Amino acid sequence: MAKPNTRQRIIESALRLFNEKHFGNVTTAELAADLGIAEGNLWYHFKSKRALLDAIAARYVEYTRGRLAIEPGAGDVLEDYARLLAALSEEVRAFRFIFRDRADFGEFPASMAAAVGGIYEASWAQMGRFFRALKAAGHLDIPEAWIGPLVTNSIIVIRFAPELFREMRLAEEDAGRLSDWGIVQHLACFGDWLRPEARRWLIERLDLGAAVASAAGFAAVTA
Amino acid sequence: MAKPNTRQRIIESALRLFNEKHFGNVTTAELAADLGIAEGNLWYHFKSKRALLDAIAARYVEYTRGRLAIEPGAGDVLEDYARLLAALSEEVRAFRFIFRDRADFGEFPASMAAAVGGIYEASWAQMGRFFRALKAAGHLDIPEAWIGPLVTNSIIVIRFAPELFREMRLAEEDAGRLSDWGIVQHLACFGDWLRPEARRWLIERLDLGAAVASAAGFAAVTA
DNA sequence: GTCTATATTCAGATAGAC
DNA sequence: GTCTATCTGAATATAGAC
Repeated sequence: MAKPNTRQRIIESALRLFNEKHFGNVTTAELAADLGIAEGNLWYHFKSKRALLDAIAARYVEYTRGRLAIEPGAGDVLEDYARLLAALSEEVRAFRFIFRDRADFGEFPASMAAAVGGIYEASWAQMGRFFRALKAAGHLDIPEAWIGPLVTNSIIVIRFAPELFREMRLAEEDAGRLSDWGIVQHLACFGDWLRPEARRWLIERLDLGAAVASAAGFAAVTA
Repeated sequence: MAKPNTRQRIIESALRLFNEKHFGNVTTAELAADLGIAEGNLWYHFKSKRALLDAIAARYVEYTRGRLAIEPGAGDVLEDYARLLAALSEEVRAFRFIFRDRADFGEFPASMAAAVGGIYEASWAQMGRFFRALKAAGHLDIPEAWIGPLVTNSIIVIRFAPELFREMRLAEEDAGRLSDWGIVQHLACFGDWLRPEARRWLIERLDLGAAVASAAGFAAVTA
């Protein structure tokens, strides 16, 4: 990109600031200052703060399309699942404010709201397929009836564990590690149903050692 | 209360509106209109919106004191646990915005921030004691090493499940049922470690039938 | 203790020059 | 495409009468 492409820079800067400080606590003046541009320039690229939010949400929808395309394939299912978990961790990290500040900024435009609603359903179905594939491959000894509730809990934990962790520590943690912690915690949803070797393999493959160490009581399980 | 006690009425009305619409989206004008009093009267009772927030947070701290006093006693441990879960459901329902809008309103005053931090630790320890008591009574067949991770997941699910549920349904659900759904979902954290009779007993004791029916795939487990 | 009227502040947005 | 200058509206808060 030889051209500075201010529009993209605005989106990236806004995304970072919204994640750091809450959507409602980032003023357009602050955003312009962060970018080193005039506030008026912001309104040339986005006709309102809301339009900027919608552009970010569109980027989120696009990111999830890639994540939702990850499926258990013919090869190593555990490797496929690791790729899904890595994508989910990144998704929660990069778009944290979208999950967190939803009650603040109200509804997305109709078209996007439908997409977001569809993402929940698709994510739920995707994880169910992975659980069944892991079961078929002998990594996860889960009764069929439990798959649904476990999928729900996994999604809740991956998405919201970072918020609890941040509050418990009071001080601000490294944002990247927060989403990893959600991935580690979600492994606890399975209990002993997930084979210890599979659990250890995922932790090593995803480089979750630091997150495991900070997860209350988790080290004992993985030892 | 023969006296109308406007101060208490303000707290109650604000708590309800904050829970419904997000702290930052409730104006003092709206709050005054909801109460049928003049906006100026608000400032007589609370010198700032922030002071009102602090008063509500103090009430939350007080509520948790009662909930944290619930312990597994000499009698039926399952009944004690049911009481704890009922108190947690009510806590999440009544003070929902405190959990949800935390990133918006920033830090509480130092004294209260310390209390809130202590509440997490105390809640975590409390639930651990309950899990061990349930195990001792033969209701929960959980390995000791898993208790820590399972406590963490239970707290995450009870607190945040309502937010996911609301988003998945898009339309606004009955707020009371949302927190019940978190209680139902947390039962899935245990998998088969919690004896089916104990699970069924808790569901019946806490009148969670409706929440079970709406929890994806949960009915199959409890059948 | 409650009201009405008014002040302050500032975020979000516009207009128009360059 | 970017800037400076300015406007608007709304939300929080104050002053002082009743």
